[in-house]
Amino acid sequence: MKPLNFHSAVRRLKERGLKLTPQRLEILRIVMEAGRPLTAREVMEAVRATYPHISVDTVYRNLTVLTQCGLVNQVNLQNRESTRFEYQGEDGHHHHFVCLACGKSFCVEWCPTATMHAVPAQDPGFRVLGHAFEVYGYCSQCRPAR
Amino acid sequence: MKPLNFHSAVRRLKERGLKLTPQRLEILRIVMEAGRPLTAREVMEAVRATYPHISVDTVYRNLTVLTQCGLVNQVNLQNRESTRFEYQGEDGHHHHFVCLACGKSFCVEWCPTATMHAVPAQDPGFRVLGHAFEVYGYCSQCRPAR
DNA sequence: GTCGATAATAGTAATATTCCTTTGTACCGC
DNA sequence: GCGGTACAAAGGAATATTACTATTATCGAC
Repeated sequence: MKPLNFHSAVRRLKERGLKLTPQRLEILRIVMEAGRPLTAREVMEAVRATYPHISVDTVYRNLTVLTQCGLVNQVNLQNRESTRFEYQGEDGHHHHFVCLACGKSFCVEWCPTATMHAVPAQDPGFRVLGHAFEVYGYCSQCRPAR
Repeated sequence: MKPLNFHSAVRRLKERGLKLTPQRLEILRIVMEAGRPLTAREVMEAVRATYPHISVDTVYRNLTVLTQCGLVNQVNLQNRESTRFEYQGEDGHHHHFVCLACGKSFCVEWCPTATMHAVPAQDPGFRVLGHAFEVYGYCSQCRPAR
């Protein structure tokens, strides 16, 4: 399962004229296999197992590059925690309920797929790659607080 | 128009037991009247006109507090730019098309309001305050690039 | 396989954001 | 109005993120 997705992800990188450096591929692999949103620090520590001298900028830059390819999503938790990066795959889905108090998140079952095919009126040529849908509020444990 | 919204926003702060400090109210006012997403730096520079000695942490902390009240939304641009903060008002809507290449954004006409009333299966007590819906891709100008 | 063009990396400097501690102040009760 | 209490602010230290530059490596053409 993993190799298949990895292959198509790499193809997408090539299609955009991006070079397939070993560091970049390792970062991609780590995010893909994590199965949960990782902080940049977590990614870096994981990469250092293989590339001890990788620079922080390389990690951040590649996470940005992968984001711009639609392979990775930058999760918006609406709090002061570090940004987290999550693999998106081909479909590019990402939906959550996020508690504004404790930061816990749950999956959103329903998905507004219809708009995937929509385009902004201001730019009919806009090419949709993916989308994010997040609902904010308070989970039952945090309801009475603040 | 502004005073009305401002009043209800302040009421929401009081309801949560938050103190109405002049710095906090000034930050709220600035974000409300901006009419566009501001960076923390922009907010701070604007506040300094009135409170020259305000600390950066105060600005960030209050933007987080306002976010946790559902009054402000932290815009997720999926790039390396600084996070931006935008007034959300009572309805808490926020929808955009975002170009992954140049960062330009357009409004999404359609809105998945239906899910506003949904709850996560894992936590039926979740209380929804607002939501964000963003579609990522490439605008017509950036299509051939990369 | 070698070469050249071009992009990516490492390392470091600069900036942005968060954390922490002390001091100040809003707000509740009297 | 006058404390007392708990939250908030300022200031500075620590961390996270981005910018920049010289060097290295990918990749396509031969």
